[in-house]
Amino acid sequence: MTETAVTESTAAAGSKSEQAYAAVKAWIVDGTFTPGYRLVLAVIAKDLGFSVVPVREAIRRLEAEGLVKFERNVGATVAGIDPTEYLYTMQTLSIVEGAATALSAPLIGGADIARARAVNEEMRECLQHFDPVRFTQLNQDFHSVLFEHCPNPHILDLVHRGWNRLASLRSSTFRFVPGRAHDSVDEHEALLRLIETGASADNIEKAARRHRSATLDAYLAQAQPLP
Amino acid sequence: MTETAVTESTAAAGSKSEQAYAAVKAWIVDGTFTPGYRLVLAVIAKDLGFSVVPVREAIRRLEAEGLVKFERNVGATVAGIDPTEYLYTMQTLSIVEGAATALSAPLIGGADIARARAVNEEMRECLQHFDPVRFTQLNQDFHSVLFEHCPNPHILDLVHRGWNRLASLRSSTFRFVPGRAHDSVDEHEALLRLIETGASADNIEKAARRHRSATLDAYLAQAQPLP
DNA sequence: AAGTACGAAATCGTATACGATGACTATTGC
DNA sequence: GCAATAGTCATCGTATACGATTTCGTACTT
Repeated sequence: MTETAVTESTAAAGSKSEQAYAAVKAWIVDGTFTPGYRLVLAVIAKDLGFSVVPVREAIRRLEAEGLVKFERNVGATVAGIDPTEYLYTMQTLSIVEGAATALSAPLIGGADIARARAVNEEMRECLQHFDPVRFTQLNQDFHSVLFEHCPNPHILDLVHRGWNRLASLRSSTFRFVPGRAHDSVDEHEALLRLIETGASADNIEKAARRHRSATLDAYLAQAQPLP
Repeated sequence: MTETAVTESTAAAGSKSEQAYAAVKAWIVDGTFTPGYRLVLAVIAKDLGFSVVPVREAIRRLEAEGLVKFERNVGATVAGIDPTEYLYTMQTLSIVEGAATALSAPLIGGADIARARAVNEEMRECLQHFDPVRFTQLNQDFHSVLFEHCPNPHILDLVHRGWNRLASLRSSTFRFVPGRAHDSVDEHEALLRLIETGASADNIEKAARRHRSATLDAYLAQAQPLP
């Protein structure tokens, strides 16, 4: 799994507007365009070899997803995340990830567990030789394994949307709260145990929620300003 | 509160593309355009007095919200809800409404409770002289009262999105499962009691979830095909 | 020197035009 | 009579063009 935007259900890369959407989204999510970057329609259109109309459509779609801030007659910029927005997003993610995990749990087999555990162990290694970027990527991989059997695509979409929204805070776990990453790995293992042992959906959901909430709480506890 | 689309956070009715978005959305939500209705860009553009470009942008946004089905080089139609889609939407709503209720509960005051209770009593009257349309509207009003203090606008948006998505199934409660509406009113009262008495967030969330799930379950139990 | 007014440049917003694609229909061959 | 095919029509997709709005720099005034 490469470091690209999480694929949504809406595939169909045929039209130029869709290509532009995918391209700009990828640039935002992978960090090529950082928050505050000005997205001038004409420039992007020229870069992509398209005209402005499909590019504009793409940007507006990204605005609806919260990845872009659009001001009438002024222009578009890559959206940042202020503390309030961060709180909203994390809270929402906590809820939808909890639900996604609980719904997926009964469908997760032994092979999936093994795969997730392998990813998690690699995350533990990343803690040794301090590799935040890879850690973050593996973290997403871990949860992707859990969610890939999620029977409700709407909920899965909401999870992906949240992840993309947080993409501008790459390796935030490390940057904001030093000890948090270690706890995170342990929580992953605990979550796998719950799923393995066939714990109740309610317990699994609560554990998954807490896993996300804990990161938010750790941030709120030290009230460190976000970049 | 009139029977219009639930207002989203994205106001700004300035540009024609936004006007077109609001107009078509309203037509879909209030039932002027029923599922399957063909949305020909040129026709809508002419009706609104705009050109096709802003209309196209509006339609694409509605597609992203699931209200419109768009086929490349073919055209757009108002999206229907098949049983699978219904299940996904109701399941997701159950989760986000549960969360929204739990988050809102501590902020709901006595005046809000009284207002909600009045609405609920009026719903009960609607059951007497069989007024499904008004019943559905009041049902939305009831939940709007509960949610108006929701501290997380993202979650509130998801709730509104779900409601709009279900708009094509006007008065579905009556149509699908006769007894369901009575239960619904009772569940509302029970929910108000829980909030009044300061029940735990977990209990309130569970009750709110069940309230939505029950409608889904009732439908699934009789497996009546959706229109 | 600071503030204001004016004008130019940048950028967006949308109308129009035309090419591309798929759907529909009539015709032809069997 | 039916099926395949060609041609026409409807509709979308996007390029281009131009008007509208905002921003920024500059000159002027007090």
